[in-house]
Amino acid sequence: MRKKVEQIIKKSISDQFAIDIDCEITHPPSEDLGDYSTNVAFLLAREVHKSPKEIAEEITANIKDNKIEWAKPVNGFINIMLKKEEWLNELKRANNPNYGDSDKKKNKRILLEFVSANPTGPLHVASARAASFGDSLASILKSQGFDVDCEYYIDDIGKQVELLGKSILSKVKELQGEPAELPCDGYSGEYIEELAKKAIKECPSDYSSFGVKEVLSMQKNTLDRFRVHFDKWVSEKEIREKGMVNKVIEDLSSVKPSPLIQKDGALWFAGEKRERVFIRSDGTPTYIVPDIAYHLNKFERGFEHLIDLLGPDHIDHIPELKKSLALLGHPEENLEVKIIQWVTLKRGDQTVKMSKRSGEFITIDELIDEVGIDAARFFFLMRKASIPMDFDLDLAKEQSERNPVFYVQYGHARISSLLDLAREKGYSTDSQNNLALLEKDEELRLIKKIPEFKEVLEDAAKIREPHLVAYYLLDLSKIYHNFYQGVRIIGGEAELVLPRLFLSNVVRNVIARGLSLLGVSAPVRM
RNA sequence: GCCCCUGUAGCUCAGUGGAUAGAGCACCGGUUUCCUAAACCGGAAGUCGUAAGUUCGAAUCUUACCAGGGGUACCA
Repeated sequence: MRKKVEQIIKKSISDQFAIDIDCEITHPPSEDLGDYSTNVAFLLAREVHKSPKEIAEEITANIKDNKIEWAKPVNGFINIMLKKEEWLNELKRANNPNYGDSDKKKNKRILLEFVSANPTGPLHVASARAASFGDSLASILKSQGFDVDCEYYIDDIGKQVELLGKSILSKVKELQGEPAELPCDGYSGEYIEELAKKAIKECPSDYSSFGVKEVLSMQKNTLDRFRVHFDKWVSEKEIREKGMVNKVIEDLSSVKPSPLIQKDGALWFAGEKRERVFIRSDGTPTYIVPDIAYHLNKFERGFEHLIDLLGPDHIDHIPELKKSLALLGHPEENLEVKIIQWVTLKRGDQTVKMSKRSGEFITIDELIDEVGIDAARFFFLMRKASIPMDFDLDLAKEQSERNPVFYVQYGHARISSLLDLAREKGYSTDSQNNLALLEKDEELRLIKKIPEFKEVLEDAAKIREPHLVAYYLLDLSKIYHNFYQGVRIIGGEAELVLPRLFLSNVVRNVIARGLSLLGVSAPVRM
């Protein structure tokens, strides 16, 4: 519907002023100002040397389109009310489980990388946020016609991995009654003991790769359970073994002028603001070099646009990563980095202390056990990525009206049960009869809210923020509950039973689709 | 010191250059012989951290400052 209004406005402007302009179509602040609103008159003012007020008046006076009920200028804004018939036609189109999906294919292959946690321990809550976010963003982008692959990068080589091996070995010795010392900054926690017990049975030749293999399979199970899907898991070790790291250094050296500098026995990269070590004096590359290699590999595999969801601890590397890729022929705008801020767990007012070293941290599995998958995912997705969030465990598991996830799910369950009852009584739930009789405020508000789902999905895909969907669903549910409370459906006015059931059915589809894009279940009964 | 994030109602947060800044919770009052009350309706609640700047227009962009959090390894 927004697109239709945009076309109408654009056409009207090109007819009157012979100008092609990008116009923004929004919803006016109050319903009685109309369905849609645009600011084009302000934007045109400079071009055509007239006041916005005059322009708005001219446009509204000459606008001609049979979809429009009226168009009015208000202080330079142009407000538009569409004909009810248009809304009803859209409502009919919305009776479709994939309503909201874009039918236009975007010819761009996107690679979305997220979580990519070290394979040295169970995934914890920060990864849960990234996992929820990435998985949902991928679904939203796909719904809008993007070709998206999700990838997980495994840091299966390096000091942390060695440390994992040593930590397991030390635990093995301890369990066998031999003198053992936990390496300093080594890993501890229950999982190390379990891995050690398993190692005793299997006698691996290499404790590090044994540990990585086991931890990775734990992480995969957790992510499966959390309904998070990856198309591919990429091993850093393999990237190194294929010589891709050396290739990066070679290629960067042949850039003129070369950004690489030999200093203090190490090889440094000269960034814009600072220098950073790429090859240590012992000859091993730092984290960032294989990361550059990995990103190049993504481009080589045919992905045109890369999105990385990173934790705030990786911010420091972004400039060098982008700069290196740019020097090697991939413009900075082809890599989009989104920071997913940390999560602080709370129980009411109390902060839950987390420390990886001591092994005291809440894992995704513990989180799922405590609050459930739906509440966990919905809570993470109610916040935009850039804000450090507090996650209140008490509220998330509270089964009450204070908990937003239940509010939306309850809406779905309520409608499902209503539709079941209607079918039992022999009513059709997708009959298009008498839709034009819907005219109460509660009904019209609902009819006009449904097409907004499309707009919300477009916007969420554009700014890469699933929280817009969560907020929309809360809004839609509220409007539905208000409608439900305000009118009697089965047993109400006879000629309105079918249209109200139809409307309810469409709302149910939209809620179910929205929840599925967030990875949250839509229960039929609660 | 430098870098990043945040600052909007009592609390948690929407608002990604537009109109009188919104919602949930909490608080106060009301609604059920009736399809799910996990619901609905009404009320009260604001120096958008501060100050300048850009703009026809700023919570939104720029700069400086204040406050809170995080980072600042030849770890990842």
